[in-house]
Amino acid sequence: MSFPDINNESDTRTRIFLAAAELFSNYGYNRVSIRQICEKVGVGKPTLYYYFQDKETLLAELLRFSFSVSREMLRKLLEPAANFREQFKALVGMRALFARKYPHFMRFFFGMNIFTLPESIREEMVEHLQWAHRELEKLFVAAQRSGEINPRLNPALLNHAVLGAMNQMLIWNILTDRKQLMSGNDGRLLMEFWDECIFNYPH
Amino acid sequence: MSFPDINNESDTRTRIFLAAAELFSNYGYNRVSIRQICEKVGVGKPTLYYYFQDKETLLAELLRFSFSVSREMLRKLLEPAANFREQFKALVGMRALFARKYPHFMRFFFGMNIFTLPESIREEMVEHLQWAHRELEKLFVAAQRSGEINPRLNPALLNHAVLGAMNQMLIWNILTDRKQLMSGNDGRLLMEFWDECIFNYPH
Amino acid sequence: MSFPDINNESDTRTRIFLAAAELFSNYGYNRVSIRQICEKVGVGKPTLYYYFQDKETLLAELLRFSFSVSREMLRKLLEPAANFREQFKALVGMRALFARKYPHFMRFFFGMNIFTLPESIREEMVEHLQWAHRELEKLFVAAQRSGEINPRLNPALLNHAVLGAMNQMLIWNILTDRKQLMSGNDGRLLMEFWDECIFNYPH
Amino acid sequence: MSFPDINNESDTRTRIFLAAAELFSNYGYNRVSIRQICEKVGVGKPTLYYYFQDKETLLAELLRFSFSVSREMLRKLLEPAANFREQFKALVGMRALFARKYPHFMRFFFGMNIFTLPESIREEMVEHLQWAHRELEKLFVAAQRSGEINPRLNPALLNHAVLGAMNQMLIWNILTDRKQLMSGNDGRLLMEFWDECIFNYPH
DNA sequence: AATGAATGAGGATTCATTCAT
DNA sequence: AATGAATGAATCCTCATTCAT
Repeated sequence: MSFPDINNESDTRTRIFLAAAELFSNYGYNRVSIRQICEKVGVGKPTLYYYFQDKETLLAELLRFSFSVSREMLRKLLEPAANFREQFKALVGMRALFARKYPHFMRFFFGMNIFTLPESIREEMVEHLQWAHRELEKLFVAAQRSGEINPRLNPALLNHAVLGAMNQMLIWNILTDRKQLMSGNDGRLLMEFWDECIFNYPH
Repeated sequence: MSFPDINNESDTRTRIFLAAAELFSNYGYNRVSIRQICEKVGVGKPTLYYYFQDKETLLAELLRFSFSVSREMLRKLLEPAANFREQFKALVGMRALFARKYPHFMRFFFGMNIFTLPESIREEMVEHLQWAHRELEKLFVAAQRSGEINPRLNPALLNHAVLGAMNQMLIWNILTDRKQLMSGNDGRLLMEFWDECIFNYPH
Repeated sequence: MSFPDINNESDTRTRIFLAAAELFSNYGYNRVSIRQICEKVGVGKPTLYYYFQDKETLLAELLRFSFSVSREMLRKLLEPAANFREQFKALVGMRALFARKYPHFMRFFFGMNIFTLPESIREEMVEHLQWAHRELEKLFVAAQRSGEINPRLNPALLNHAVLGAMNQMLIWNILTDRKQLMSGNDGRLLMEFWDECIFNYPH
Repeated sequence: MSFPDINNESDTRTRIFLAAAELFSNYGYNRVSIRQICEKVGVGKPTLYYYFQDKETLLAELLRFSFSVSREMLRKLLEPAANFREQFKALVGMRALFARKYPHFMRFFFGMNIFTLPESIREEMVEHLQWAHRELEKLFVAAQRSGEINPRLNPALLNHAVLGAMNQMLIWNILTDRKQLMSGNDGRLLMEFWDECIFNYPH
């Protein structure tokens, strides 16, 4: 499987891919029918089946694409850096970037009911999340060792809190129908918050 | 509509209610069929329709029940108290309590794909969440005024972070198949974390 | 079976009877559900079943009631009379009277798809119609013998034409949403028409 | 929408069309289920839905087909002609022809409970009938002007009487289970009747 | 690479009807 | 005389999927 060039709209496979992403993100996997996707793309159902084994495979590839993108982005940001705070800022910013660049996938992710996913896909997702969790934790531990952030904080919890706060904001913005899932100001506020909480700590 | 006495298992209506909650939480609203619910309860489909107008109404009442419970719990904890830290601790504990007392509803909530809910139900849910958000924010602002927590933190973000961290933990525990959605230890770690971050701040 | 006193509205049985007549006439037998009837009357379904064996019986009694009324009316008008034209006029008027007095039953009759009626009921209906046809024919034959109407007309066709014209008018009025199924003027026009056609004939 | 070639029995769409016509005419729209139609044709339910949006659309197309046929027949007969009596005869004959050529549709029409039809379809039907009524009336008026038929007759009533007599005969024949809905002899009798009533009038 | 036609299984919902009370 | 609760069978319709072309 090769990830489609998401901008090559002339490719039928990609058009199906994108249409599915948008529909799934708006109505949820189960509420979207093959027919709807095909109508949106303007092809017959057998055409979809020519490119994707079945509906579940389509979903799986969609998720895998999201993972691969987010993994790629993360990998770069996780490389050892001199200034942890800048690295942290970049990490926070990355989420915002992703939300801005692939809003459908972002909504898609949050809209996705992870507990109802087919087992195999779910496992893949959990694996991806655990990998990200582990990598982030390593980063935090290093920063605590070097004294850049409060060393008394439990790293796992730090992880949850940082990601959780971001996700909560995103959900909130989606729910209250903000146009931008995460604006520049949102990112700044977030950074200020963690500056107070974990960077600027009493020794 | 009156909320069913959730413990009166002899009542057919309640049995349908509970079965639906469990099934929805495990497989998601769309993946659960009326037939499945009825089979679980051991009644015919028309019986379900005798008690609930349709599938959507059943879902709506389920959600409303959850809201009412969580609202009731929150209301008590939001009453003015002398010691903010204890109040905060209780709030954190409440979530754990809810998760322990109504695990199905907790999973149900997290499993629920809010973006695919029928508009009317979604509105109700958003309203409930916004109310909780507002009330919590008031509490934080008061605590900042009295100097109990770091006054430099943005209250809205504080809200997102506190809730987000908890939710992230819960999701993590669900995903990694922890038996307890939020154990006593989890609560303790959480409290320690916020003690460091917002209570024990440099003046 | 005794025909209900159609004006005694305090009697539950009658109320069901009338409600059914109205609903059947508006929506057709098959499109009306027992529930609808009961809701209109304000009783539970078992109550309906207390009075009527089943839906088909209810329909049968409704039709039988209509037959009995129309038979009663006809019988009086068919009695030997001195002036045939007056008798004919009265017959025409009777249809108008019936339409005015029991509009629901009139609509009910025309709305009734006779070919889809249960066999037994249909037979009863056909029998009634054939009896009326025979009786009318006798009347026409007598009038032809006495020279009151054109003796060259085929009596059976005379029958069809007289009834057909009236029915066609009624259907037309129903279709074009006239308030009165057959107004006084309609009756007058009808009479003028037959005066020209069958009474005032060239010897 | 294009009307199916009603004789091309190899076409699935047409086979569904014809089966529906026959079933509807025998049992009425509401009493016929999609399943029955499909079983008669020997296809699965989705096949029917592939060709017809839903049950109501199927009915609508059936009615539209009938209208189009009857309209086509009428149009030819309404063209200005030298001899009105021959034209009238042809009109009467047309009904008989229709009844002979499309017996199912004839029964279908009479069996159809017009008051219970979906609003949109009913409107279409009323429109068609009103058009026919208007056109016929024009014809009668012209014949009265030229003195071919009794000018003292009310044209609208003439219309009702002519159509009504025919319909009444048809219904009678259907009810009494005549094999032929309108035999050659029936037509002849009808013509003789109107000869006496409207053509051969006292000046 | 794409399609028109077809399918079996299952979806939610409503029906007429009947108990026990 | 009336009802609340329950039912089996049927309703229309949509689903994901596949064949032959």
